[in-house]
Amino acid sequence: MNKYRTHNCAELTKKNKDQSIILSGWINKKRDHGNLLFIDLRDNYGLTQCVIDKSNKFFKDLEKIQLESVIKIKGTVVERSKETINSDLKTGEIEINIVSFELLGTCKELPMPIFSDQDYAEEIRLKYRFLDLRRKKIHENIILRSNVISFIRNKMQELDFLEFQTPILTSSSPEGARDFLVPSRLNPGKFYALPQAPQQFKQLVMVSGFDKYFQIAPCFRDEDARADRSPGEFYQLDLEMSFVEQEDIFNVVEKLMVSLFKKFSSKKIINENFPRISYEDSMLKYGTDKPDLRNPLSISDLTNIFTREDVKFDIFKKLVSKGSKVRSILTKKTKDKPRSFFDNIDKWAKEEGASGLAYFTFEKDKQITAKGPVGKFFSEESLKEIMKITSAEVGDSIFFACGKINEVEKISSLARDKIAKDLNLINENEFSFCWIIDYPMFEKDQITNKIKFSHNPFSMPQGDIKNIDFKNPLNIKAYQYDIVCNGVELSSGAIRNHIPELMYKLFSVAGYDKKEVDEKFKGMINALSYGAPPHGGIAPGIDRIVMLLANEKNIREVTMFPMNQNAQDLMMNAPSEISENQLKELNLSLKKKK
RNA sequence: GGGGGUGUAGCUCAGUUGGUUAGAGCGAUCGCCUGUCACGCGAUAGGUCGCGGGUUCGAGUCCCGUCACUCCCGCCA
Repeated sequence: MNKYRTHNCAELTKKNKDQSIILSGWINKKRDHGNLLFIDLRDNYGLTQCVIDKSNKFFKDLEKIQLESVIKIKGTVVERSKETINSDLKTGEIEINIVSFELLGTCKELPMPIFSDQDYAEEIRLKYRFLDLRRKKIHENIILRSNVISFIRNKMQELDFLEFQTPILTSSSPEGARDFLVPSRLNPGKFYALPQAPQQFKQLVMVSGFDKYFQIAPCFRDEDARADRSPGEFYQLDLEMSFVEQEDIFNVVEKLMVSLFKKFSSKKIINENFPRISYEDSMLKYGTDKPDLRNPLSISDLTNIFTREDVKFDIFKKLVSKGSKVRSILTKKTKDKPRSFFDNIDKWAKEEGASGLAYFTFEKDKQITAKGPVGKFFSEESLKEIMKITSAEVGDSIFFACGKINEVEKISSLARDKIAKDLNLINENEFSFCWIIDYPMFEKDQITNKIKFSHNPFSMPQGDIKNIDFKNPLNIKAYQYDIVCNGVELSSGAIRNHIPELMYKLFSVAGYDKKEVDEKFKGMINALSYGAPPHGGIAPGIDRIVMLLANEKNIREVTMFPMNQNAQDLMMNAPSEISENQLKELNLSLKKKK
């Protein structure tokens, strides 16, 4: 017991009847009846109703105190009469008869209401984040986040993982995202970089013989924000294991995710053994490598249909003859949907920057026909072929898009989500996890046409190491995998390449010579040549996991002190200008603004 | 870097075809009210309609520019 409180605002019940107690907290709400005043006192734990009437000398003072002021109340616990019990409150069976009070912290007029479910402007919320965080919903989200992190820590320790910290000031790496840079005072003209992830360090931890590592790791990437992507910084459950194959990583992560999601959500997990989908299949069937498997719709390739003589849809035929692809989405039993349903989706696609979506519905009178604006261009034979490819039946409809492969993948993926949403096909009470596997090691840069790493340059290529087909690098697959839940990419990982000679070869395919690799990845390559164990790992994103568990669409709702979209902290005023002196010490000068 | 949305009182929002003095709810201040739990009732204060320019007899409303916030594309191995 201390001078501020004997109990918190959630723990008093009728068992405490007649006790003298002290509570401290914020004034959540006042209900002033003139000669009788109710005060809802709030702290982290809950609410307790306190009462005072005009016979008490403190009445007048208490009546005037601003909401959200912090006060200490001395009083007695009183059982409420039956008709005044509030069953919504944990403490609803009792109230506090106020004997005296003390003002601990005054409060100015509030820039926004605390006790309200109303949404208000992000700018104000971020500027007054300390007030925003008092609100129930976000307060609970942040507590959830804390509990999730504790749970993960315990679980990882149970599984014999060791938690280590790795440096925050490290070196810039040429691959991947833009680095945040920190000038070095002691080394003029040189810069540290904040880690985009502790990738190289965790591999070094394995080379150092620690076997299993994890860290709730801050990661820094200087890229533009999205609703599910904080600008600047975010957290990963970074983990790495020695002497493992892909399956070993999958086992650990599946166990962790299933126990975590079961513990913190009542939603159903569809497959506790997460299905594995190859990158190639995922791109074809879902148009993306982060499919929402709650969505039953799937995409088919109809490109060949548009090479047939008996299909007269010339716009698509012309595009196909020039190398474009046609992808379709089938919707079941939609023949009675109004014209507006189809046209809205076409209109939506145009707004998304596509050339629109063609559609028709399969009908049968004497023969199979296609009903819809472009239906007349298809012969019965071609329609039968389409039905075979897409497993369509009479009464189903089909949407299709034509374009360059990556364009058509993108729009069909978006359309798959959009149509499912319009048809209400997604069960919001499920979690559907999957692994995306067999990522290609390399890809062609769209602009420069050069071969580059498609994901992590340190991933192990698949197949017999002695017989890797370096002449056709685009065919090389990697032991590289992503975990996806409800269309949200939670993490990516890989079995690492621990063989320096192989590393040099792969880097040379991406246009780095030996000298360059030695320069840029000195620590890494050097370490791998002193007896490195085969190893691999993964790094699930903490923020996104909490988003899924809290059922939030925006990452700021699960981040205590987030920055806005322009990577500014409106509360702390970061980034800010620095003094001439600081610049001088760092050996920096700023370009003059034009 | 590009596209969309939003911007009116401290907060959330309404504001018709361009037309008199720009409204409501919450909050604030003052008054009344002894059983509320979104307490109730009455009154008062509170506005550079984001900012700048233009069209017009007249602009919150129309046009051009610009800024801020947000969503998306690019980007994020």
